[in-house]
Amino acid sequence: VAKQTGLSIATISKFINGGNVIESNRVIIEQAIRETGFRVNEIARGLKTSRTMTIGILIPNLENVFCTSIVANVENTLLQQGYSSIICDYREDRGLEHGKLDFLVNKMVDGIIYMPLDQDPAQVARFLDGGLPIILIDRPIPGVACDTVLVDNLNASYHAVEELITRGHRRVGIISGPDDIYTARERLKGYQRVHEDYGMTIEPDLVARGDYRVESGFRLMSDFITRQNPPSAVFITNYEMTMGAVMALNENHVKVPAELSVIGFDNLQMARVVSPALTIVVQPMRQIGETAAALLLKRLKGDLSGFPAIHRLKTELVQGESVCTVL
Amino acid sequence: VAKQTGLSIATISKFINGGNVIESNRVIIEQAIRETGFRVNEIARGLKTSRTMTIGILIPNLENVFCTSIVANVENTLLQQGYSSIICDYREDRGLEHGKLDFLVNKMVDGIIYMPLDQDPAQVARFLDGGLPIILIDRPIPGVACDTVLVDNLNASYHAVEELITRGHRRVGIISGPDDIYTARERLKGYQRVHEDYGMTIEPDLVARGDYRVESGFRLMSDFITRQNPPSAVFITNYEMTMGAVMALNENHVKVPAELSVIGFDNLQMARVVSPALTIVVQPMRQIGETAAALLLKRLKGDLSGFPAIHRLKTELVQGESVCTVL
DNA sequence: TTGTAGGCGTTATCAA
DNA sequence: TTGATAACGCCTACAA
Repeated sequence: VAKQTGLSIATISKFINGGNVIESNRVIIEQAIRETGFRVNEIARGLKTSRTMTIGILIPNLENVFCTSIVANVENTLLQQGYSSIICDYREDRGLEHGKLDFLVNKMVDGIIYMPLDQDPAQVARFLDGGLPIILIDRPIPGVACDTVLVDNLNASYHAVEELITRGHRRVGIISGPDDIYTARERLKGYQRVHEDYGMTIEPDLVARGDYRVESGFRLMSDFITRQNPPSAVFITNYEMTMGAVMALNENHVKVPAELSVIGFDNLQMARVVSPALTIVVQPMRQIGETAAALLLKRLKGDLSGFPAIHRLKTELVQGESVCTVL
Repeated sequence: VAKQTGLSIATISKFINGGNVIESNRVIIEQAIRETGFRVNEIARGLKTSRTMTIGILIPNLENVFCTSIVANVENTLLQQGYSSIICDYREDRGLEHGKLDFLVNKMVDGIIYMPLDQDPAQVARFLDGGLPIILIDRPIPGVACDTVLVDNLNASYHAVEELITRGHRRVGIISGPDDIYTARERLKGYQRVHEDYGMTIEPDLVARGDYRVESGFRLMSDFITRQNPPSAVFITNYEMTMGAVMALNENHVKVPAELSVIGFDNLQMARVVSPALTIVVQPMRQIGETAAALLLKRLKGDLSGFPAIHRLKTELVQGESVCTVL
């Protein structure tokens, strides 16, 4: 390659990796590098060192702001330590999920930050056993010892519904998510527990099961508001469904909060775009990303203390004007 | 590696890559692969073949829905042809932009889909000359022959403003973007040209210069509506600023469209979440992604016909209820 | 400070 | 059909 300097390949390598060469050679080498447009082949380097200084990030869906926001923060932290990242999404497809996981491993990433859909412990275990650090985010995988960073979904939901109850609402609807997603189960549990704690019985009719997509939020909210005996408040348990629900409210000209109180989820900007501003549960995306990245960095350094670490972060209820007080 | 089968490494390699082996050996090999948990080292393979079956995608910002939506569609198309992708964002930072570009090249991707911020032709040229196919999206780089997929920004803007003019608006404000971004310049040109074509002079006061961020949309719209002589309509030229503008309208309780007509940009879902539904310019994200991917695939196959190809896609004006007719 | 030699996991060539 | 063997581009001793 850059051996047109007359020097040996080893010397060049040493120079590139910060070794000492005498001044005159330094000049020659630098010039030769410039002239030949030489660039180190990370591939070959990785092959030799078996460290690629690259970490993989695997998420269900790129078009999900919640995911990308976390990823952005993970990257920020990692970048400062000289790590690059390969971002992959699996389009919420279990087949692709495994494929992409393999892809990352085959690319010899040094570690993975992973928001799983599949709950099969074996999938993750086979890599963990191979010594590859994996940090799970947003959703745990029961049955496997793995570092995890998630949010206290149960209490997030609990406090949101509690807010509605203490404001006097007695019939609170919930638009919950699919049963096979951890966060959805936890958020539903929060709804149930707060009812218990306040000695209220749950009307099964008020528990609507969505699929975390915009359409289901739209459909289920439409359904709620067109009943002859609608709830006085509705809690929607993720961002996409919140959007759908708001669309339904708009199209049916429901006055919020006079006719219906609403608490949504996740996206602060969207909450302010809606009029009146939505009261929402916000997750600490930034903290999730940074915590996960820091934890991975720690593992990468060989520090296995506290393994498996489970970080459970707190959410916040951001007040808008979409909840009214019932006397 | 999997040589505990007693067979040679060459045979195994052949088998893995679809070569023929006799039935009995096939069984042995498959079992050994399973037992040892063997996986091909893509790194080493890439080193040898200099084809990684991986393409790089480089965008300014992961948290930008416009970007991720395109990326998702690129990926879909690529995936069907057996290509994987490495997604990188450079956080709208020129330094990082070059760094990530290098990163992708060093990872030996077979091609790159690239939404550039930097307009320096040399950056791209040095890779193009090296035979690496690059497809530019959303923004061209003048001065370099490179395949490009973009949108007809000028006419997108033209038609939006024309809609306002033909509905009787005579004083149309625009919240435009930063001068150093191609799409912003084009969109402003559209605004100017439609004024020319309709024989209207532009009031400099009505041309507000934003930076494509939420805050500037908020600030500039706030400014518009608190003037003593506000415009009767405002056109906002990207998604983030549209959100900011809507927030300003909400907080100031401006009645849309009675007091002010508004046309925004890009996000159909957001447009429906806002009440009344926003009239917006929507870009064909899906088509952009698919076109770019298809073009790259073509180059990857060695088909260089029509190089450099410039695809200029059409936008659509989606009617909401945020524009009123002035008599 | 510099050069030589060996090996990382694959694939490709060619002979067996 | 199979097996030796030589690359691929780089890094790490170790020797000069």
